[in-house]
Amino acid sequence: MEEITALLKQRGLKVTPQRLAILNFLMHTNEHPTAETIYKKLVSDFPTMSLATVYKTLEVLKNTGLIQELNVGEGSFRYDAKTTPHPHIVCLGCGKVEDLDESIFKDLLEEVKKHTDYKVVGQKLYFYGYCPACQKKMNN
Amino acid sequence: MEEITALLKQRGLKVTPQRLAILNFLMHTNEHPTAETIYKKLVSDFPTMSLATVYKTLEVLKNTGLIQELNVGEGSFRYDAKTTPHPHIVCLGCGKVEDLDESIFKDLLEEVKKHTDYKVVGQKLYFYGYCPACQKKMNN
DNA sequence: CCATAAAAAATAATCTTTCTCTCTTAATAT
DNA sequence: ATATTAAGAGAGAAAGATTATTTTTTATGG
Repeated sequence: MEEITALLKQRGLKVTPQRLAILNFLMHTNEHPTAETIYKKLVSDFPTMSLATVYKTLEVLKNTGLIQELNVGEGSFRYDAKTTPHPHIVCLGCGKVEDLDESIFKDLLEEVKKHTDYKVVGQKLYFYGYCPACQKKMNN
Repeated sequence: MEEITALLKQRGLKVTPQRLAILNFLMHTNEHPTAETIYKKLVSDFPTMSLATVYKTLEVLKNTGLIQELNVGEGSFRYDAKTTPHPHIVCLGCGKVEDLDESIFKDLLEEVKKHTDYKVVGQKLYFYGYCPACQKKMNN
């Protein structure tokens, strides 16, 4: 928890149990949870915490660059403590979201800049498919 | 409107004025509108139409492959009658969404397949930046 | 034309996210 | 340690987007 405290302080944010818990959870999971999921995981340890607090905390963390927001095309956002821009792959069977190696698109931004007059500053790449487990299920 | 009628009939859909209007609008715009935008454009010509009808029609059109749904990371979905998978670029200044040439990523799917056990079936690529007009605004 | 199955309209409901207001607490300097 | 104060948490309402439900209307094939 020490590093997490330091991360918050560096950005001039108050260190509160809720923030520590949310950021800690995001940094130690790779499941790209929604606000709802985070809330459900933490509410047993922090019974007074409300969903609104989760949302507000996520917004603060996002604005200071500690987390990033994903939108894979569901109704809701997902959150990721790995803030380097990297592609994601979404399982259409079970809804799981996983990271892909970012080397896949290393010169993609350059390509885009060549084809457009926009000043390009970021990208989001999502791939869709079926994970090994779901492929197996479909064959049975 | 003849081709549009044919498109609907091919898919066994009833041809109604609302469907024709919505699909026609999507096929002749490149602005990637939201359901709300579509509704506002059409409600003057179809005063009895409700937003719910727009949503239901969009769902039908999406399910039959006549349109695709985009999610560039706002609160709401956008719709596009160009159904081939192609990348989009979003202006962070004015919110405009434009198409990019799909040749940019022609071998990207192959790359992804090499790096994952997933059975990959689709992708969504979004780039973010500032359009020429917004760049100019920022320099003033 | 008519029957009927599908679609539209109207409205309510739901789900996600944001806002507002009040109370509490962390951080800092005494 | 304690007081100060400004930021954050909590609660609940509200807003915004989407979906569901029920009734009415309409398109289409016979």
